[in-house]
Amino acid sequence: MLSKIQQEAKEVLTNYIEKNQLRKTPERFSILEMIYDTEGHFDAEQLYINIKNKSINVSRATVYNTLDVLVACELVTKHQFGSNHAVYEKAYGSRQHDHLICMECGEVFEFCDPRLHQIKQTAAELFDQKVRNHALTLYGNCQKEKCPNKKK
Amino acid sequence: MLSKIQQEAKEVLTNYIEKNQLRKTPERFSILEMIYDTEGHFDAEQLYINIKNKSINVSRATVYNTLDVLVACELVTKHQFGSNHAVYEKAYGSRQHDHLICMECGEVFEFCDPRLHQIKQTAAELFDQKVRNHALTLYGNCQKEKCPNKKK
DNA sequence: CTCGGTGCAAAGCTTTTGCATCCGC
DNA sequence: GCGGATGCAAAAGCTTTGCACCGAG
Repeated sequence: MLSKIQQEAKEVLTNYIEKNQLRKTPERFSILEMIYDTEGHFDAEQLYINIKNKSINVSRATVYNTLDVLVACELVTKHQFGSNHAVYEKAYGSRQHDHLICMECGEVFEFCDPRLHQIKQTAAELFDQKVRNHALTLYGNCQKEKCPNKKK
Repeated sequence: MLSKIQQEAKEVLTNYIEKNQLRKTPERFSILEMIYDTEGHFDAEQLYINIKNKSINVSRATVYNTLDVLVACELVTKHQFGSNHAVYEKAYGSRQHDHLICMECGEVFEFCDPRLHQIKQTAAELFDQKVRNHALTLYGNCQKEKCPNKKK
């Protein structure tokens, strides 16, 4: 059974599809459901594998296409943490947040700072732009004996 | 003839090479010089082409390898604006800054906001990490008839 | 019935890798 | 000379594309 968040996400997608005259294909809703069953970050390939494992027949092309749609309707956020490897996460029902990545072990921390909103406003005024979105990632190193899973 | 900035950048690289027991290969210095002759952002392929055009024989592998070295010694900054396409820019002698990208025309604005430093400090304390670096990119749309070179 | 969306596989693009050679130290 | 660095080309990895087919509206 679907959670409240999942149902609401489904509505958002439905509205977006109707407003933009796209088609309500079962694949799009299967993928959305799969994403909202996933905690934390994931990449396109993992999503593809997870869906295949549920014996749902989708192609990589459809996964990528659908991810674009979901990013466009703001149900999913796309991050470019490393090179050449986009990671995604569900956006609806989650607080907007940014990331701090430990370069020692790769652990990802999430945080939220209201001052960022002020920065966005200031920049928007300065360049006469409407700022729709942002990506802030901090790169750090642990201080102590934490970071149990050091990379190499 | 070399500018003051170029000479200082060269010294930074020399120091880094000596400290880390790397080798002072002519390729590394050619690439550094090429980068410091370049204004604004560039990608690995463009850099490779520019160097080839000066009839200096380097391979892509060396370009990528050297970019890594230059990023490590903080002479060059690497950005992941879009998917699958890293762009770089020289870092030495330039003010630390962040970017606002217009999604209409792709134009890149640069700005600097001291409040970001406070955000970094707060996050560092919160997760007991030492924050070495950050990447902040805002995504916007123009408001008016600016943005002459709209994409499509 | 139309044509947007899909599946599949192949192509595309940036980046990395293997290996023989080269040259800084 | 030793071993890191390079050049070349091939391989890898993520993402996109071409094409025929399917199915939502």
